[in-house]
Amino acid sequence: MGRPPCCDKEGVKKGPWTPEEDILLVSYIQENGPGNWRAVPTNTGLLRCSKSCRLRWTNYLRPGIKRGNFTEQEEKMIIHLQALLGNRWAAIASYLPQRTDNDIKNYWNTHLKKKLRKNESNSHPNPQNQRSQSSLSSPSSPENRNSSSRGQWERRLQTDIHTAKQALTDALSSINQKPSSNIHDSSLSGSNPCNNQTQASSIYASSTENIARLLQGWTSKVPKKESSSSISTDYYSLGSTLENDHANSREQKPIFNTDLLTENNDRVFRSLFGTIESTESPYSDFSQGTMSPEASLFEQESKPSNVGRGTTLSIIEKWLFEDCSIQQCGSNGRDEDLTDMPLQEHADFL
DNA sequence: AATAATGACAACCGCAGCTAT
DNA sequence: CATAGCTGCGGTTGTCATTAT
Repeated sequence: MGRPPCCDKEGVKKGPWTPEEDILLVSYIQENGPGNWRAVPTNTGLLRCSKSCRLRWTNYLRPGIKRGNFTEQEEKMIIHLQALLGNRWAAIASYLPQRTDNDIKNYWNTHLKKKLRKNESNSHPNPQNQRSQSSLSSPSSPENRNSSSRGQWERRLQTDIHTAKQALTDALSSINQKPSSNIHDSSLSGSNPCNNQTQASSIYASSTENIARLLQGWTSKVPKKESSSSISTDYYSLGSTLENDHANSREQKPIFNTDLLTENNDRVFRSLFGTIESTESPYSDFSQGTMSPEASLFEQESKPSNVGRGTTLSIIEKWLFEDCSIQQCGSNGRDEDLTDMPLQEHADFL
């Protein structure tokens, strides 16, 4: 026998989440921590399946998510990681800690794919350069492997990997140089990071974004080491300094601006948490420097894949630098022969 | 002004691997 | 060990907003 069934298919609600549902979910996770999704619909009264709850949390409500406005650096990383890893969006997302796999996937499908195709067609107007199509889908896909000889494919893969590593090196060094670059700037700034694109987004969208901000307020409550000038607005920081810094580097002020809430949300919030005064949030204890177990749970879970945390970036950096040094000392200069550099073309136009 | 086409993104579906029973 | 549910992932669809006609 297996486990009991996850959720009834009957009476399960579908479609967009309402602010009320978001708040129910958030408040439940705040109390119980993420995980055990099977129990969530039952315990919250949400008429959603566990899968939907998990998805809503990981793609939208989870703290530390940055939305919209992909930076050039992020674009480059996505392009090269896609070339390196194929359509493994979760793996790619693990290198962009503020982005969800869904977000990256959408961005790839709606922006980057077109951009690359356009670029390809500009630089290779003749129809025999059909490889651009296949390289856009996945360089490691079986059909690509079949379409060229094994030797050619392996050579290209080597090249692609090398180029991707180079791009990652560039990206990482640039991140290290500019720790407060625009990758980090929007989450707590109070401005809508999606403003350019979604100026006309619905009240609902902005409310849920506010919920995410609220969560950020709940979970970013670590005592300030110094009344720091630098507002590190990032939930995570990239690079090797993350482990030491990220607990101290976050803006502390809890965001409980009830003006941001719709009247409806406000009502639900008040029913859930009582009256919210501007100077005193129901979670004001957090801001006094004591992180609740739930908050640390958020911290641990907020990026589910452990691949994506700073430690891994350090590993990657190590990997990159080791590889670079090998190539520098190295011997055969094998790359010189590899003139077929599709990835470089992709990077150049950015 | 009305309608169609397109874009952007949230959410769903189905599959595969893992794991509890 | 076998079975069936849980979870995560990638592909796809649905919906709403914007732009073009």
